[in-house]
Amino acid sequence: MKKAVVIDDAESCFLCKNCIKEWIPAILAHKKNYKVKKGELIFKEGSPANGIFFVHTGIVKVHKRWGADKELILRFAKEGVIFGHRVLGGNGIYAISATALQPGIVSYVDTAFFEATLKVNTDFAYNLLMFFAEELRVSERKMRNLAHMPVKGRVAEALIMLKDQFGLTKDGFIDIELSRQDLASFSGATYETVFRVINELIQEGLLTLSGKSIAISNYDKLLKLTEDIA
Amino acid sequence: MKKAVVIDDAESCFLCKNCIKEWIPAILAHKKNYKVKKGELIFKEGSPANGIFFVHTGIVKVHKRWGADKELILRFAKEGVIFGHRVLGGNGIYAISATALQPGIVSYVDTAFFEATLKVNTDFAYNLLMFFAEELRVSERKMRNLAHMPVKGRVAEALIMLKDQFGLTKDGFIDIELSRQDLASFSGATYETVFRVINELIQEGLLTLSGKSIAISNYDKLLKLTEDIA
DNA sequence: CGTGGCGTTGACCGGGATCAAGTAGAGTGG
DNA sequence: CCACTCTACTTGATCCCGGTCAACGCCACG
Repeated sequence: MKKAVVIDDAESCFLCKNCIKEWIPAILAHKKNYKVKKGELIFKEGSPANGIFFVHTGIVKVHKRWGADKELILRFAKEGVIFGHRVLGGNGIYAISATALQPGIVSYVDTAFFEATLKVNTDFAYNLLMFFAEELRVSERKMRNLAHMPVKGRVAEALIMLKDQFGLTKDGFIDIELSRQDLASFSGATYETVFRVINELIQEGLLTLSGKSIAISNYDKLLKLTEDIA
Repeated sequence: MKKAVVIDDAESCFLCKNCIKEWIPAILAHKKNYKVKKGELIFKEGSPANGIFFVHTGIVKVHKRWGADKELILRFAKEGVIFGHRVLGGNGIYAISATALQPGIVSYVDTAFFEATLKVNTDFAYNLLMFFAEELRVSERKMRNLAHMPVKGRVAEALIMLKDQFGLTKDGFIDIELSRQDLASFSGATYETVFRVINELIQEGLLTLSGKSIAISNYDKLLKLTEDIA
């Protein structure tokens, strides 16, 4: 791995907002920060996993490959959120990959220290548990969507999730710079299909474009696409 | 809810195998056992969630609906395993449904007590965390499969998972009684397609049938179907 | 000016969903 | 014991969504 950079974050504890203050020195002692470039692969599925990461600054995509040139983006992680956490109890091999979407800094904690912390710091373990439960709910919804929802609905839901997670710029555009390819991988569809679907949505007045930025112009209709009408 | 039944399980603690002995009386005091019939709905997505379940005996399927008559089976739970655990940190509404596949007994613990236990019983919280991490890994793999893997591979993987989870009868058949409809919902495909695929697999000598029971006659070839050949 | 990457669009096609219809039990009531 | 429903299994025919492939335009960059 590249060499660590030093940043001043004595006040910021990852994930656990109400984590015990006395822990911070220990955490800092065991935490390494790495600068990542845009598009840089942080870790790759299949490679040995010895630790857990947090996003200090920037945006990271967590994804899983299929074949040579297909992938599914599982989630995006922004400032303060953990990733690579599925190494816990695993076989020491990352089951997923992580790539930086923006230049930024990621923090690394080795598994042994992380697990030790969990066993002692109840609040942290509890918060992580809640986080995992939420992740599971999201995963399960996404599974069902991939199995049954048409692409149009999945794109709609992807955009809504991006809006919820990253918010809007002052102009009302979803505040993330995302390639069409990544949007496609996040929706679980191909580049071309997503392209066509977005055009449809613009025709129908649900979306507006400005360059590659996307704005939601009719949230209610977009939301309706994500429901099982039955 | 129906009335609770009394069963003698003073020695058995759910999930957490190495959970502290002193807790057992408290757990028993807060645990209710319910007898369920084959096919009985235990809880339904959208209904208020006040607690967490464990399978005492029997088999339970955890599933999520789409529209009126489609569903995706997320997982099966057998003896000793928790389900409904995603209520943790949720909005008090079940996001999934659970249905008994076999007559059996399920145990119920209300959320408040469960969360209190988590906060105090570190081992239990830690074990649950590991369990969640594993569930996440499985979910993520399943998501990718639904997005990219063809139905044949998904059926193959479903059968392998069933074999791993439920084992084999002395005759070498997968030891679970499962309707074709459920197998289809577990694979994320339709009844008819799964039917055809299974026939193919039999033709190719990978599977053998006996009534509704399925035996894997060529595990290696079946496993190969679940790989991304690239 | 070429050239390579990405956005854009059309044409095609195939996996799998859908529809429909026939068959085989398993009760159930007469 | 037989007719009759009901549900699950089986199979063929058809359709269409969305993946694949290919071509073209555009712009940046060497």
